[in-house]
Parts: sequence; C-alpha cells; structure tokens
Amino acid sequence: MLERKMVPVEQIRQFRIFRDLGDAIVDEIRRSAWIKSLAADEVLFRQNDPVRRSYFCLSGQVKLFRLTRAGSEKIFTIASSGDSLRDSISLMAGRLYPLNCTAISASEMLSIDPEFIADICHRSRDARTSLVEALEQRIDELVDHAELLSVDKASFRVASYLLNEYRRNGSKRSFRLGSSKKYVASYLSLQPETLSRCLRHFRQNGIASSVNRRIEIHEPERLEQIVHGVDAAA
Amino acid sequence: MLERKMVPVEQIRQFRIFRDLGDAIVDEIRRSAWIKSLAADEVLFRQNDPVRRSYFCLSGQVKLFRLTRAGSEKIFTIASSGDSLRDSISLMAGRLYPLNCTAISASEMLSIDPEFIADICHRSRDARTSLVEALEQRIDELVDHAELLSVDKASFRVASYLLNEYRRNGSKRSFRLGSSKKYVASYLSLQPETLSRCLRHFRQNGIASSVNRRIEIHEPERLEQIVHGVDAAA
DNA sequence: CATTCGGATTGACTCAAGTCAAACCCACCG
DNA sequence: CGGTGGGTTTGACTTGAGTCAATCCGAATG
Repeated sequence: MLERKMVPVEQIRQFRIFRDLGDAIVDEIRRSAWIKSLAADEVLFRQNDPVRRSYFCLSGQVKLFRLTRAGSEKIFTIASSGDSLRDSISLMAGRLYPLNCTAISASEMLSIDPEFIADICHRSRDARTSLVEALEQRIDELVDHAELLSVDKASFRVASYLLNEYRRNGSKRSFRLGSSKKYVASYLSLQPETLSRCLRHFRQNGIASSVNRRIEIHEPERLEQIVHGVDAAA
Repeated sequence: MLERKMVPVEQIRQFRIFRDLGDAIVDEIRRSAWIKSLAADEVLFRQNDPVRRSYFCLSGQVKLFRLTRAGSEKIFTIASSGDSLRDSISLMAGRLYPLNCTAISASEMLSIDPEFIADICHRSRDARTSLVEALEQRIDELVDHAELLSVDKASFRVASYLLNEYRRNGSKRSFRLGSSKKYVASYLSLQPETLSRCLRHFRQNGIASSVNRRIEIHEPERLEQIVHGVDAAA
C-alpha cells in the first residue's frame, strides 16, 4: 500500500507546517514523502510504538484512540482530509505514539520521516514557528477536552459538543456530524445510549434535533445556557 | 513584587529548555528575566488573557486550573520548584493562556518575555529541540489525563494517581502527597468526599493507607490490577 | 426486492458518585 | 492552653449515567 507517486504541491501546502515553505523545500518533501493508503479498519500505528513516520491526512478519516481496560475504545480525535496528526510528530528520536490510529474509512495519508520534519524546522524559521504553534494549539485542545470530561453531567458535554460543531460550521442552523454517533459518544466518553437520550431530551425541549447525521440547532442560545449552567433544561 | 536581582545560573539551567545553552545566552537571560514573588492565593495570570510573560517556578507551589460553571475549580496541574509552566509559552504573539494560575503558597517565579524565548529558540538548535520536546511531553501528559477522566470509576482514578506518585517517588512504599487532598480530588475531578471514601476503601483492603499527607503503599501490585481492571476490589 | 448487519433507539433496572449536613481533627494563633 | 478555621472524614439520601436486553432502522449487498 505504498505509492511513490509525487504528491501535488497544493496537497502539501494545505498543512500549516508546510504552508510558508519555499518551492525548493516543498519539492524535497515531495520526493521523500510517501502516500500510505489504508483500507477501512486498517491500523496506521499503535500506542507506545516508537514514532517512525509522521502523518498528514490527505483523504478519508482516521480515529486516534486508546483502549480501556474493558476493551472498548476511547476516541481522542477524529482526523479527516487536511488534518495533521500532530501526535505523530517527534523532533527527537525516542518519542512513542501516545495513541492508536486506525482508519475509519478508506484513507490516504501523507507519510514523512520525522527526522526530515526536524530538519525542515531547523532550516526554516517559519516552519518551526508553525510547528510550535500547532503543538501549542493541540495542548489547548486537550485542555478543553479534559475540561469537558471533568464535567459529569452528560447534557453539558453534548451541548458543548454541539455548540462547537455549530460554530465550526459557520454558525449554520443545520450541519452534518463528522462521524457516526457511536464515535461521537466515545469522544465524549459517554455510552451511545446516553448520547441518544440526551439528543431526545434536546429534541423534546425544542433545542436541537437530529435525523441520522444531520443536526438542526433550533436554539443555540439555550445550548449556550446549558454549557454555562444557567438553563434548567440541563 | 518585582525583583531585578540576578537569578543564579544554576537556577536557570535547572529548566530543560535552558539546560544546554551556552554561558553567553544564559547570561542574557539573567539580565532580562525578572523574579515575580507571589503571596499565597495571589493570581499570576488568568485564562484567556494574552500571553505576556512565560513563567518557571523557582520556589513554592502554584495551581493551574479552570473554573466550572458551578464556580468551583478544576485543577489541571500543580507546579512546584523546578517546573516550567509550559502552558505559558508562546512562540507567536496572540496565544491566550489556556488556564488560570494562582499561588497555593508563597512562591517565586522566573518571569521571561516570550519573545525572548522565541529568539533563543531561533538561535539555538538545542533550545528549540528541548522546547518542542517539552511541548510534546505536555501533550502526552494531557492525553493521559484525559484518559484518566474518561474512566468513570473513582477507584480507577485514585489507584492510577497513587501508582503514578509511587513511581515518581522511586517506588518507595512511603511518600508525601504534593498537595492537600482537596487539590488532589480536584485534579482527579472527584469530590473530596469521594476521594476520602476511596482511600478508606483501600485502607480496609490493605492496599494503601494515608495519615495526613503521608501515603503508605502496601500492595502496589493490587493498585496495578485495579488500574488494569483485573482486581475486583475496585 | 429481500436479506443482513451494524448502528440507533427505547425501556427497566442497578448502583456508584454527588450532595447535604454534621462531626472531627489538626495546625495555627492569640 | 483554649479557640478558631480549613481541610477531612463519615453518614444518609438522591439522582443520573451505566448496563442489559429488545427493538427499530438504514445502508449496503446479493
């Protein structure tokens, strides 16, 4: 599943770390990078394996997760086309992947030698600034996620998630979930049943409704209130 | 509360980011850094304020936390002497502090202009490698923390925490908690009552006991088993 | 078009963590 | 040495998320 064919320049430049690089460096990347094609459910890497390649998602969808002692999976991130797998970057030899990564659907990943990325960072000021920025942003995301999980009320978590997605989609009343509810539930560390009941509750109160993966936000203000603990309908 | 007195070189080199720097650069840091002294409960920075200074803990203890909608605090990290506040670093202007920071006890913080840190990273290969490494490690820590919180069983969280502390203290049977149980509970996103009951449970089963802040681990193997979901005493 | 399989939903039940209130204990201070 | 206050522990009670089981539905398949 390894293709040597040259990756188009725009495909490389879509990732922030590579955006500001000169043509010469981008061309170096094109010549040394691979495309790794994954079938659905194929494993890209496992938690605690040494980092040998760094990945960037060109198409499809992958999940980054850990296994619980019960054997089920807790999803930390779902990455789609255009997302950098920031958890797979290592400037120094010796880092271990903190998570498992498996394809949800057939996917293509840009695969780059982490040492080559390190090399680029040492050569380009812009590249290293972007890299650090990307890592800092990842830290902020994880703090947000930990905060989400620290609240035990399920409706808070769901409201918070819906509000995030709503804003990410340009505050449009209607949008599609990025993945199945099963995965959303795992991301929120809830049982699918609990997520389902929460959405029903929101539907009955006219706050939001869902048909399959299509979500309709009727009253974003009330979601806001639930997140901030004001609304009693929580 | 601003002292201009020169910080000793060893004090600066104790932080990994600065460890491998040449004397000339360390001396630049000494001349441009301040010491910020904090009284107990004094605020160092607030969540969402723009990052104006980056901090490194020289003495005392500070907590990094967010406020919940109920007004209580959820602690993410407790930093003591020798710890870098990695969440206060920003290579680019525009980052906001992701957390609040307040002194638990009287503390002294090394305060450095983030632009100066950026400058050092651009000049020293070692420094930027250490910085990226520090951020990657912070990401791994936060993933671990999110995993901890995703498990709803309180005894898992407590066992996992005790095991971590046990190992961090060189696997000695007896050690002191770094902070009051109230803060430990907040870190684990548990109520103090729940933590207390958990410890009682461990005491009754001969797994571990605590007198004030002193912890005695009697059977580390069983903690291990609880964390991995084997032990029924969970 | 019928079949099938995985995801989604619903209901009934259980139980562990949260909550409230009270007692306790240690450290600090006058 | 007694008093005060914050952290800690304990008990009684409530509640909401997990669990198990059954059903429903939709998309993919032949």
